[in-house]
Amino acid sequence: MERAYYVTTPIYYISGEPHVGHAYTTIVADVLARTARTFRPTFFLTGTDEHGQKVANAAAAAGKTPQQWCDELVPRWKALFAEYEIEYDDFIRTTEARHVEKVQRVFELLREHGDVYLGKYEGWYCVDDETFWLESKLVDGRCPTCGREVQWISEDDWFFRLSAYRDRLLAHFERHPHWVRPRSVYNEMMSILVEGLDDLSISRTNLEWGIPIAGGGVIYVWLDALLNYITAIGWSEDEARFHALWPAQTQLVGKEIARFHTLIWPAILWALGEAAPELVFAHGWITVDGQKMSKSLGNAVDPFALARRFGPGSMRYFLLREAPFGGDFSYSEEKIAQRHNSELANDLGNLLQRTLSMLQRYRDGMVPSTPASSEFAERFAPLPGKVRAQIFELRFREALESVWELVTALNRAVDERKPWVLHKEGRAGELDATLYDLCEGLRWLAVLLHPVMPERMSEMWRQLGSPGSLHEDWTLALVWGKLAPKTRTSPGAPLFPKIELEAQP
RNA sequence: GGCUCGGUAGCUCAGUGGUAGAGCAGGGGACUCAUAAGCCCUUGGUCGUAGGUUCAAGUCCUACCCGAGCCA
Repeated sequence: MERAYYVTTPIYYISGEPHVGHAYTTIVADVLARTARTFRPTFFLTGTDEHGQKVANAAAAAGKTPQQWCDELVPRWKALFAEYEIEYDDFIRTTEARHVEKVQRVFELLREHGDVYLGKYEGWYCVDDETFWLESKLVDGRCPTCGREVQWISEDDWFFRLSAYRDRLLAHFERHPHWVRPRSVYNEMMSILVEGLDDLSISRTNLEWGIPIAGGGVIYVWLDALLNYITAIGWSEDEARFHALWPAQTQLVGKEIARFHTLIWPAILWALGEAAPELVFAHGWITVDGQKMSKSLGNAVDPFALARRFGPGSMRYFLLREAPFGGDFSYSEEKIAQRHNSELANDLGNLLQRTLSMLQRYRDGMVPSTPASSEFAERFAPLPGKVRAQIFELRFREALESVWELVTALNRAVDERKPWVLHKEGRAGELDATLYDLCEGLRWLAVLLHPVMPERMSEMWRQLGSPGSLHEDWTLALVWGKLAPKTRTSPGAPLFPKIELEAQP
């Protein structure tokens, strides 16, 4: 089987309703997957993390069994992803048999190989974060991360010999200085490695909501969750398929879980005889006035309402365009509206509108014959390759800025060549060449921006007369002059109607 | 306490030791195909502070201040 581009999001912990942060990571993965699909086999995995004490507690508080609770919430995630035009190839739930049985197999293998041992765990545990803490880390006796009460746990648990992998991890980090990005996260993980690693408790004795271990207890929810990336793609079951996909090219995570994915995860994989992922990218948080968006702070925004208000395409564009990918960035409705109005409505939407309007007026809505030459052909020949490279480097802001060079050039060409003058003066050849270039440029834009705004670019494609396939390999599709003459265009409603924000009271 | 990453125009950010940049916002202009959109011109910065290295520092070094974070 041909090696595929395999991209994952974290599986989302369903202790409540999804928020816009969940959509963010998944949109990024979707853009990568949609871009990859145009030229190679691709697999995009997301899903839900359903075990653990926090879920059990939330379910109990709602008077439901944990399984009922999860079954009722999973459709909310799927609805969110549908709302944001996300097309995943698979959605894994950690309660599914295909996951559970493989996690149990993992544990057996670890035991056979001597990578786990039975020990006594005593210490503090934050249920909310599903994380163990040392006494010295607690702040006023509470969880240093979320500020909630921690509970004292004393039980006989299985431990994974994480410390035994410290040297190999260090060597891996030194040999692959770009495998964890951004750099700041790489540095933080390096400093943890330099100081040393403790073994990791990977079972819980006094908890029932989890994957059972022969002899009692359940698998620690974090080990359970990490394994989804391989249980979903046929590990230990379909070697050909598994090795076509693993190791993953890109694993997206929030920066708060970088440690699990860059220290524990590779060690587990090595213990199983598998390779570490090629890239773990830890992105920042969406903030509101500099504070992390979270339910406990009461500043979480309903992502369904945002999609309805601004449109999923504009939201996807905004999330990728507003800040360099990796860092935190501050969100506000004003900023979304400003990007939408200035870049999508004024620059792009209006360019389509004015072009199709002139084509309708001067050429009966039909694309003129291909000009002998175009100033754009040579100038933008490198653009598709540049944009694709920027996307796979996860530099989405730069990729969109690169695309906007074409948007700007086309708008400028309208003003410079003045089609209305060419028409009035009967300079038909020049008018044809100008209108052709504008249509061809718009065709390029629809292709380049389709991964970012699938539905809106499909509509643009329809208005342009659907000139070929929107999913073709860019190296074939984006050849200047490929647009067929006499393509009949179908002007429609504005792609991005302006959004007026009512004055704040 | 140790460490990491930032601090550049009103805002968001680019900037390989060699004359400080872009986009947006602000100001002005010409045009009319268009969602009063687009295009052209333009105001605006002691590059966190203080030293140092260098012919030359936003860029390298040291200390400190501020912000964010990781670890103890």
